[in-house]
Amino acid sequence: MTLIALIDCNSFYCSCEQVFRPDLTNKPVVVLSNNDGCVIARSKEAKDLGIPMGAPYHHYKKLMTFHKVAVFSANFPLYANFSTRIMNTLTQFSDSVEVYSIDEAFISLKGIASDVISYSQLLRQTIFKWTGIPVSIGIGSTKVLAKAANRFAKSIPESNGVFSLASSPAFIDSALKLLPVEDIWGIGKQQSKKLQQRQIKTAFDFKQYKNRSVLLKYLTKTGLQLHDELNGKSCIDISTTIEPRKNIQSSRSFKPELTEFDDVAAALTLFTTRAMEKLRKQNSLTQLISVFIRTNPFNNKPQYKNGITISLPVATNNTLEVAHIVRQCLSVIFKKGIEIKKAGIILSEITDDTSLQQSLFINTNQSNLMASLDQINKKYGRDTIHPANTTRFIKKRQSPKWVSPQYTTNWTDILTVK
DNA sequence: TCTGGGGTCCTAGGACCC
DNA sequence: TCTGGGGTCCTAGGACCC
Repeated sequence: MTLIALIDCNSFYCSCEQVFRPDLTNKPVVVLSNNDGCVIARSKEAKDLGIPMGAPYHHYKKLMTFHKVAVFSANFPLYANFSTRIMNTLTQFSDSVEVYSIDEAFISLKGIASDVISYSQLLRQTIFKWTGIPVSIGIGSTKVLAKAANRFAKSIPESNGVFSLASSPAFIDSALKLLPVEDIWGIGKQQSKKLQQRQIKTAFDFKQYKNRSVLLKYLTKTGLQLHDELNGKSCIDISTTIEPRKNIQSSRSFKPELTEFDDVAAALTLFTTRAMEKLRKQNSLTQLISVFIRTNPFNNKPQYKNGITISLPVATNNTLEVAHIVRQCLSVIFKKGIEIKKAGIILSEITDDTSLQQSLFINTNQSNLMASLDQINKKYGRDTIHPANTTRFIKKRQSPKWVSPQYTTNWTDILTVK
């Protein structure tokens, strides 16, 4: 039986910040979202203070000040760089690595001759030595079991960061009895409610449940898959190839809200630039463009929410072309006098760009222009060249308050060792 | 005064066709 | 007055994930 390990970085964004701030080791640390709006990562000590995930910063400002919590604005280039280094480390320990998210990966333990727990301990120590990031490792015969094991690796200090659910059936069952059904990977709030109503309260109850037609009816076929995986029957394979995205979205909240058409248009042009860069990076074309705007749902002012989707006659990867369409879309849904809190665009109907190369109608100049643009921005930094009207947005944007230096991705921010 | 951003998959139901 | 049955395709929205 091939075993699967799930490697999950502990409080990832906080841990990245702590690497360069040893004075913050074992201290409460939080990382805030865009506009310093809400908490998106908490160190263990911050969790213990009762600061929930997604908490609005201003609700917890007092508590954090009182407990001297270290606050950071998100520094995604830094986190992405750490992530790459960790994932590279994993490839030295397994032939099949699936990067599941910025801070998680599944690896196959196939062919590991030694005891998988000591092997995982070695992996854990290596990652810490090479990157300074602590990880937890869960082992199981399926992804769902590896995920569950990872929870125990995190919550049981004696496990020393590695926990295996690949042992005797009796041991697995006794562990699953301790796992609330809502903590199963893939069971969210709605589905756990449905399960609780049927007296299915733990992962063990769920595993033992026999009526598959009920599961299909209320939890759809993904529910059945989870059930199989909990029973040790693998349904979700490790996928080592990186599939191109089927949708690419770029959106932001604004602080303060925007009311002028030109400001929103400038922001949307910038989002279009970002999304189209991603699109070209994965060698794709898009043929369906969506634009949306909305007011702040948390205040009592008049609400407005609207979106529009436009299908293009020919798929494209040209920023200028799409930016033009996005602006036209905005003029359809924009309403004078409303305060726009969030806006964004979504690219979909994404296809491979080889079809463009073969097209007789290809505009070679435009395609070269996009390639040059990407090269220059890669070499000299993001937004070195950008559509003129985005400047208006970039200049007006408030910069986050507590962003750490670009320790690993910017020469001027590299630490000096004395 | 202040509440993130970016994905995937699944299903129900409408439109359309023969 | 009676008013089929079955199939496909598409899309919006729900639920989940990090």
